Amino acid sequence: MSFGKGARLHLIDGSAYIFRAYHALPPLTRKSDGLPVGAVAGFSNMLWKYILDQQGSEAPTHVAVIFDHSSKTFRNAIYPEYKANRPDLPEDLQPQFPLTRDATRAFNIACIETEGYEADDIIAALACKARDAGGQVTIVSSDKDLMQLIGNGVTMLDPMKNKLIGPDEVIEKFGVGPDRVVDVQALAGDSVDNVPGAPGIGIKTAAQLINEYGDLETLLARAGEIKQPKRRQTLIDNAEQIRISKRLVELDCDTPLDFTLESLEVKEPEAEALLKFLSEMEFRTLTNRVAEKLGAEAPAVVSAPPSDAPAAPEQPGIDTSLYQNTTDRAALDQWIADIRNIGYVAIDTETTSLDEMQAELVGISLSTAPGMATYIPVGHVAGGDDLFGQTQRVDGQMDLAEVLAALKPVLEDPAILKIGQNLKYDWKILARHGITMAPIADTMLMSYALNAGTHNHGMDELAERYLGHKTIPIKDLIGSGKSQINFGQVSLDKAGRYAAEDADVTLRLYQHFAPMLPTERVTTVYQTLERPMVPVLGQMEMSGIRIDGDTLKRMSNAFAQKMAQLEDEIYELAGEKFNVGSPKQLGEILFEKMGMAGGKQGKTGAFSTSADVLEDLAVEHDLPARVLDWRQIAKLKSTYTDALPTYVNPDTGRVHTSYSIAGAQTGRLASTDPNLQNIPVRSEEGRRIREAFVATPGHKLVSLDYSQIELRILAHVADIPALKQAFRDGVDIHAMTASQMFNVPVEGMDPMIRRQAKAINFGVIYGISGFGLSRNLRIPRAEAQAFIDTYFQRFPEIRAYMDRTVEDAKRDGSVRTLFGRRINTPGINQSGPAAGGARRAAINAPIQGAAADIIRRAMIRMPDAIAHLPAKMLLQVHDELVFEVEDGAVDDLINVARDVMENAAEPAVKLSVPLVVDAGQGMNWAEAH
DNA sequence: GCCCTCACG
DNA sequence: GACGTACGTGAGGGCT
Repeated sequence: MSFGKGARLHLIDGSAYIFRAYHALPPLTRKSDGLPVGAVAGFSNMLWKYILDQQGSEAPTHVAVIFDHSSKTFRNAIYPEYKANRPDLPEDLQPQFPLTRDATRAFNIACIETEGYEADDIIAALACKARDAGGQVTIVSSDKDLMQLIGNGVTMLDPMKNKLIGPDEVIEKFGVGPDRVVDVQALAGDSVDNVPGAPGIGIKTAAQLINEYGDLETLLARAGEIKQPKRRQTLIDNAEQIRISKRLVELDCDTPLDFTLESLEVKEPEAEALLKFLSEMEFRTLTNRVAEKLGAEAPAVVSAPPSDAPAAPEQPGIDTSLYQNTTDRAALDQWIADIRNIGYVAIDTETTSLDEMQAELVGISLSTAPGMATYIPVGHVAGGDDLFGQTQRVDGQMDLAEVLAALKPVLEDPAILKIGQNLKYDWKILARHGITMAPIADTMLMSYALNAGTHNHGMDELAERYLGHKTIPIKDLIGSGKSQINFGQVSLDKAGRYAAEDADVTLRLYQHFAPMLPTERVTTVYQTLERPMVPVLGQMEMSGIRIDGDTLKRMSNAFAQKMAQLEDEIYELAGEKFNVGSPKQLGEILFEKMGMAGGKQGKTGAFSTSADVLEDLAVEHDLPARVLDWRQIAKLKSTYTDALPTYVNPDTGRVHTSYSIAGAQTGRLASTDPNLQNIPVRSEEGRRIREAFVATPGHKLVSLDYSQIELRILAHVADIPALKQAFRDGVDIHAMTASQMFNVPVEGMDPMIRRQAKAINFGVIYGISGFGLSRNLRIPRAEAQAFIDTYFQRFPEIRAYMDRTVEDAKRDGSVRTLFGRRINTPGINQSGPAAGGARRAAINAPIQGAAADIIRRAMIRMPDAIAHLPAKMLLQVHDELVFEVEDGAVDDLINVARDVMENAAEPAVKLSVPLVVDAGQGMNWAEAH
C-alpha cells in the first residue's frame, strides 16, 4: 500500500528501549553459554507488549524501530564535547546491541540505523516525510529531545506509562510549546548530553525568557534589555555557545533516508522465525507466551551447553532414583547406622502448617549423600475430601513416637551435625516433641553470610542458582488458594519424592557452601552471628507474649465508632459518599471534584494522597485533616487491634511471632506473622496498643534498649573525635551537634535548632541528600544543602567515611561491618538513578549492620546469662529486647541483661565509645518502654 | 499480584 | 534518558 492519508506510522526509539530494558533487569545470561542477554530479554518483552497493545482500530499501518549507530555523529563536528561525559557502556551491554537488531527483525519489524546519525535524526526525518505525505505519526519514546517534533499530526507515546504526549504535556514540561522547545533547550543546556547552554539558566528561566521575547534570536538580539544584571551578562557572553547548543539539540528533516515509507508497512510476525530466535535466546516464558498467542507449537528451549563449551558450569541434574520411603523399623535403623557412621545428616520436617506452633508433624526426610535420601511418613491421612471430615490414617507408615524415639539420640548427639535449610522451623517442630537438635548447620544462613544483598536465600532460589536444579513446587502437591490441602493429605508417593528432594538438595547446598565460608572470610560471621541465633530465636518464638484480648476488643469498638463519625463528617464535606480508604477515590474527590491545588500524579497516573500531601492540604481544608485522623485510626484498627487477637495461639494463649534471620540485607531481623517490630509508639493513641501486651500475673515486662547505637557506631567507625568525646561525656548528642554547627550554646537551645541537628544526624546514617533532608525538615532544598555543607565542614571525618565506604563497595562489590558481616552491593557500579540508592545503601549497611551484629551477640549470650533468673527473653525490636520476669527478680534481670548488652561488642571489637542501655519495667509494654 | 499507605527502628 | 531521592523492614486494603 502506498503511504498517504490514513496511514499511521509508529517510530519506536530502539535505543531507549534497550537502556530501559538493561537497567530494569538483573544481568541475565544465557544458560548454555553465559552470553549476557538481559537487555535483549527486556527489549523483546517490551516489543511483544507493544505489539499486543497495538491491536485496536488505531493500530499502526507502518512501523519501524530506529537505533543509534555506534559512531561519532555530525554533532561532534559542531561541538567536540557533545555527549563527551557519557560513562562508558557497561561491558555486558555492548555485545547485546546486534542481538536487539536481530530481535527486531525476528518480530518482522523494520530495523533502521544510519552511520553518522542518531536515532533522533532519523526519527525526525521520517516524521517529517510521513507528515508531509498526509499520514499520522506516533513516536514511541519518552525522550524529551524528541518533543520538538510534536504537532501537525505527530504525537509521542510513552511506552512505559502507555500515555500519549501532546502539546499540553510539552508545555507542562518545558513551559513552551513544541515549536519553541529547542530554544529552551539551547538556553538550559543538558548535562546528560553535555550540551552547554547558558550557565546558570535552567528550564524554568529559559521558558520565561522565551515567552517574554518570542524566540531565541530575538532574545539574543535584545539581551541588553534584560533587567537582571547577571542574567543579561550571561546571555551576552555566551551567545555563541547558546547558538551552538541550539544546533546540537535541533532535529531537522534532512537526514538522508535510503528506504521508502512504504517499506515500513506492518507485517504479521512469522511464527517460525520469531520462535526460533526466542528459543535460541533461551527465553522460556516469552517463547511460550508468543507461541500460545500465535497458535504455534513452542520449540523446546534447551540450554544444554554445546559439547565443546569450555567453562560452562557443571549441572549435574538430580538423580532421584534412589529415593525411598522408610516405613519399617529395620530400614530406619539402617539409616541411623549410616548417619552415625558418616557423622552428619541433612534433615527436613514436613508438617500440616507453616505456623510452627500449630503445625502437626507428618514426616521427616533425611539425606546422607547426594542422591541418597529417604522420607519417613508418620502422619499422612487419606485425601481431604472425606464427606464427614474424618481423617483416615494411611497405611504403610511408622508410628510417630517410635520414629522420634529412635531419632532423638542422633538428633541430640553432639558428634552428629544436623544440616537443614531454615532449620529454625524444624528445630521448633522437634522442640515441641522434646527434641533439642544440636549441633546444627543451616544452608540458608550460610548463603546469607556469603550472599546477603545479592539474592534471597530460600531453598528454591538456592537450588536453581547453585545446583542448576528446579525443585518441585509445593503447589504441585498441595494446590493453592481455597482448595489447598495440607501436607498430611498428600499421597505418600508424591510426598516422599518432594520431601526426599528437599533433604537431598539441602545436603548438596551444604557441600557447595561449606568450603566457601573460609575462602570468602565469613566463617566467623556464620558461626558467631548466624547459626547461634537458631536456638535463641526458636526459644523466644516459642515463649511468645501474652496479649489482653479484651483491651484490644474495646479499643477496636471505640475506633469503629470514631471512624463512623469521621466518615459522616468527610461525606458531608465532600458532598457525597465514597470509600475513604481508597486513595484513588480520595484523590479524585480532593483534586478533581473539590479542585484543591497540589495534586501530584505518580507513574500510574493516580494522585498521591500520602500523609505528606494531606498535611499540606489540611492547613487550608477540613476534609484532608479528617482523612488523616481517619487513616490513623483505620490503620490502628485493621493492622493492630483487629489483627493481633487472631494470632493468639489457642494452646498457649499467647502470640508467637516468627523472626526471619536472613530476611533483611543488613543483618537485622525481621518479624512476621505478626510483625511485632512495628507496634505503634510514636503517637499517643497508637502507643495505647502496647498496653495490651501484658505480663503474666506475678510477672513484669522489662524493656532494655540501646541509646543512639547507630550514631555511636558511626562515631567509632568514622573516627570522629568530637562525636566520640560527646558520647564519652554523656551529653545530649543532638544538642552538641547543633551547638557545633550553628555556634550556639547547648544551654537554653531553641528546640527547633536541636530538631534540625537531629534530622541531620539521622540523615548522615542514611547517606544524606539535600533533597531528602529538605523534605524531612520541610525547608527549602538550598537551605538543607547548606546545613549538610556546614555539617561536613565541622565533621570532615564523616565525608571521608562515606567516600571510603563507597570506594570499598565499588572495589569489592561489598561492604563489611566491624564484625566482618559482608553485605554485597551489586548495584554500586551501575550508572543512573539506581546508583544513588545503591550508594546510600552501601553507606548505611555497615552502620545498621554493626548495630544488628551487636544486639545479636547480646541475644546469643543472654540465655546463659539469665539462666539463674526466673526470666524469659520474648522480643527483639532492632535495638530493644523485651523480657518477662517474675516480680521479685526485675532488678536482677535488668542488671544482668544490661551488662550483657553494654558489653556485647567485646571481645571481638573494643569500641571507642561506650554503649548505653536504658531500661524500663511495668505491667505492660507501654509502661516498660 | 501490584500499588499505595503507614506502622516501627 | 528519565527517574526519583534518606536506610532497613511487614501488613492491610483497594483495585485489576
